Amino acid sequence: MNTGNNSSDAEGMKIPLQANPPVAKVCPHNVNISCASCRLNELCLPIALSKSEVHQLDEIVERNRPYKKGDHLYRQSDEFKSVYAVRSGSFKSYVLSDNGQGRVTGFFLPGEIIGMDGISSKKYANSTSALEHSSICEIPFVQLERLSHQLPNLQHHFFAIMGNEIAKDQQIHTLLSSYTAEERTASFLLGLSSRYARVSLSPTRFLLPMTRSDIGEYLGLTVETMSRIFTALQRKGLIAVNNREVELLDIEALRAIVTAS
Amino acid sequence: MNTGNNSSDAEGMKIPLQANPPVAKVCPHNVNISCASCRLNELCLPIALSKSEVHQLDEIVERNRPYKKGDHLYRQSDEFKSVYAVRSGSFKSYVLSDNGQGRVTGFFLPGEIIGMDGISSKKYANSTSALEHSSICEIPFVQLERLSHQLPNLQHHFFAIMGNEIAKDQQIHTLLSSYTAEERTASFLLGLSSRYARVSLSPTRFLLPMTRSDIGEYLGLTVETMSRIFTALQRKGLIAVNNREVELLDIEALRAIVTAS
DNA sequence: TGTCCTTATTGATATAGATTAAGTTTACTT
DNA sequence: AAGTAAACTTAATCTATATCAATAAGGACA
Repeated sequence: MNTGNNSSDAEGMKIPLQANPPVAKVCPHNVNISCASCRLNELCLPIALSKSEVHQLDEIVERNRPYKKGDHLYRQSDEFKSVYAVRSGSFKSYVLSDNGQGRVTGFFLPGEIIGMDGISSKKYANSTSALEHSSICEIPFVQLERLSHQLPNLQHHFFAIMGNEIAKDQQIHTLLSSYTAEERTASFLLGLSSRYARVSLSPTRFLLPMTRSDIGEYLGLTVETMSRIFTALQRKGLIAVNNREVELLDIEALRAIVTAS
Repeated sequence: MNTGNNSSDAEGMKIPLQANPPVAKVCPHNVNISCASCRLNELCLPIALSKSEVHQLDEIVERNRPYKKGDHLYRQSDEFKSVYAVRSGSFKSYVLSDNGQGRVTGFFLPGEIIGMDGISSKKYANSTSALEHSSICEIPFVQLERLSHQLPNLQHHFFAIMGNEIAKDQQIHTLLSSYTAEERTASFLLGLSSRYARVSLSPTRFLLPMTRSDIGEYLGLTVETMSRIFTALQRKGLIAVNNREVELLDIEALRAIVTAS
């Protein structure tokens, strides 16, 4: 309780109330959906599992109540217990530097897995919080390991998920160590685009769930630079931005910017 | 053939010759050492395995002939087949940007695992080459998976190794996105220091196996800046550098530089 | 509906590190 | 041992992005 000044603490007092009832936003935040019937089962953990295997996975997955904007999944140096799959909404991971200001280390969209940085040290290396009203599947890691041992497909797939995370992190390493502000931004937007495409959302029009400041921290740039680059890309006719709404007008040109470096 | 101007290509022509016979440099590069008797078995894959389990691991490990400086373990977009454990010497991973210049994505010292970035896409995402005369244990991934399925300890440990890689990559993300040149350099030296300590080498005096340029590419800085920072740290009395030889004179002060940010 | 607070934009200026340019030292090669 | 190439250092200058400063526009809440 001492760590927290987040809204979930307040919420903690009315545990059984299922929080905001007016979340009748249809299915996306629905708590009682099984892996088998989840629309993300083609990209989340169930991929490559048979029907009966998915059923076994289902049994260890905990479907918590939805998270409100700013609620924390876990905090830096909390004991590692679970990995999480985003069902709907989005999250950011960040660390706080000693001088107090945060640095965003990742964004997570539906179907993506959160928390693997805690596996080896048994403590989470960052804090992660919801960027908007979101829902999550929690997968206790001990049980995931046990089940992976029984299901070679699951073991194989989880190795692949982790390997993918490693490959992605290395791309970001390259991005941060040698790309200009404009190249980083273009690459970031294209990355979001294909991640939205994966979940059958428009790859050319989407809402940014995070602030300019979040993006800046992630890309190693200041908010002011982010803002300037966004307007510059807009002037060039490559994107249209209106507050959190982004439209990619010329994907090829954006790609050319990234490839140039 | 068009990509290559490295010594391993030349070597490729005399395949069966076992390369340099005068490698009688005693044990470190000795090819015929088992996991059970390897001095790295406390930090490499065998950790946490029982005697008989180590024996099973032994059977799938391929101990290739030593690699000469510049020889490649694999190249970017080669088919992923194995992960590699460094037995002696050191390696660097790098990607080439379209304009031709490389960007180093990692350095690997004895006991560390190379190649996990290829697991998900089935292709290596980078090239990796030896920085000096080095030896390697190759672990065919299909067999590692099969054995992990049989040995829960091994599965657990490999998850941990991958999780550790992810956590490390995120630290570098933070480093690159918000640290100054001096902070990055101090952090890099301290990192090397503790990695050498892990393999029972001096944490305060060591030889850098890589060039200034390699370090610069890794830290997102130019060679010139690297050189300047090294001399600056030396003037301040925090380190002593003589070509590739480094001595850390004031670890606490180096830590203070890193923590400041 | 208005007030407050957070987020975003834009401009002016400062600066860390890149770039350019030599020059020097180290280390291969023959 | 000499000759050449690679690696490293140092200095002068330039530039991309940070910093500082001010304003504007949303969005949450009373």
